[in-house]
Amino acid sequence: MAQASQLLLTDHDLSNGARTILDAAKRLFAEKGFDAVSINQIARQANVSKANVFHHFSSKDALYLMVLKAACEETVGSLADAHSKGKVSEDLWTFFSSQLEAMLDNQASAKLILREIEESKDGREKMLAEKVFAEYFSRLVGMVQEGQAQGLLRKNFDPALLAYLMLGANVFFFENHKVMAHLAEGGIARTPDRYSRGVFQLLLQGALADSETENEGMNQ
Amino acid sequence: MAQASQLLLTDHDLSNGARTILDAAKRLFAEKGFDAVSINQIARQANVSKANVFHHFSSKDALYLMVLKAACEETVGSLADAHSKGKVSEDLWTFFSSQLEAMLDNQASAKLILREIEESKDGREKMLAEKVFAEYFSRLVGMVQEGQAQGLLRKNFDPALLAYLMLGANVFFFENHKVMAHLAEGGIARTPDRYSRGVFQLLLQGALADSETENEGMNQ
DNA sequence: CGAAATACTGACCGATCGGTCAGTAGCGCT
DNA sequence: AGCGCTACTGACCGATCGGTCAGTATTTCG
Repeated sequence: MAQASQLLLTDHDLSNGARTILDAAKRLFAEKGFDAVSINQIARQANVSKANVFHHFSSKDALYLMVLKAACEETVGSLADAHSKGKVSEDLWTFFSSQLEAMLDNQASAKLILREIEESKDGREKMLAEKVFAEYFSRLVGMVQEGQAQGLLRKNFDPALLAYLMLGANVFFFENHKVMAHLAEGGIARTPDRYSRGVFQLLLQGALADSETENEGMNQ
Repeated sequence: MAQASQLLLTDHDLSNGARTILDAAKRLFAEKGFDAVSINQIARQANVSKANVFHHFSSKDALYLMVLKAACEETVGSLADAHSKGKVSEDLWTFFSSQLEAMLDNQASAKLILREIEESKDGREKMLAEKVFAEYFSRLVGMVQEGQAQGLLRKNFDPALLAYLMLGANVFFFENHKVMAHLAEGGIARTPDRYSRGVFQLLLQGALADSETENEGMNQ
């Protein structure tokens, strides 16, 4: 029973001590970013000596890379199922709302990935994070395309656009709901559930009153 | 003609040397964040000595605060007009598309403000950035409300929700279009103009085919 | 048991951090 | 000229950075 369960993912082969360090590093890196966290802080938070951190991880960059890799695997692993259940509209809603839930459940992982994506430098790390992004995005695009093929959704818009908008709505909520909560008077952003429902309905139905259906504004 | 033009905003009273330093700091802080930038780097980029930086600015934090303050004033100043021109639909479109344009024109300021907003710690700095956010947001909410009052837009959704979605769409595009450009196959995110038009139309019209108008998906 | 391997530590390294200070160069004033 | 003021600099400070190393517990295995 030693090495049967995990084939090539998740919590790897690392020892208890290494896990403790990695968890502490994950918390700190997610909260403050790479440069604002020192090895000393990580060691203190994990109740080990600084030298011990370097015993388990060859460098600060290597540690950060492992943290990010774990976060990516955890995140992408959390959306394994969730497709081709029933009607497209239900699939789309399930995927959309559970994605936001997943981000809020694993805030550290989500923050790490998002932070990595919007950095300007591109190393091996960024590729990792982009993979997760691409996974979410292409799934959404596929669902929208299916919805269009089935006649549920209009065919005269780019499916990638709706996917982009849904992904963006979730990411934007995740990153800014703390701030927006005390801006939006009524409180759309108070609970993720109400937000998800509202956004989803608005995206499907549109904001326009029933009268005019075609072009509006945006002339010129 | 010495001190007539600016009453209480923009480029203050600082000397040429100070401006050079502040500009260099703005570039670096926007690109790499507070902790990843050292005073030495700023001094080098501004072609002055490190001590000179401290001659003009009392500390690294004070310099960062001035950079952020300048970015906020510049940003909020760039949206002074742009409302109550003509039809609400046009106002809304103009505001929406020009906001994205403004962010892309002043990438440094936008990055600084967004970075500050999504930080967890809340000091005086965060208040500054939130003010800018709130300004954009409340303007959008006002326009949507007017659209609803005039009967252009449906009345059965929270105006803050549409405003939230529009603001989020722009922010998300700004932060991720570099990454998404090589994900979205067709290329919605290729040019900000095409993106703006597509998003605006989709938000107004909705994604649903003409048949069913009320509730979709999201049951349970 | 003893030996090899692993987990872990305190002390230390050179480099760099934010910040200080004494002093110089230049400009406008009377 | 001499004074005052600001711009600016090189040298320096203590603290902390990422990282190393020699050595000590602790575990594992024959």
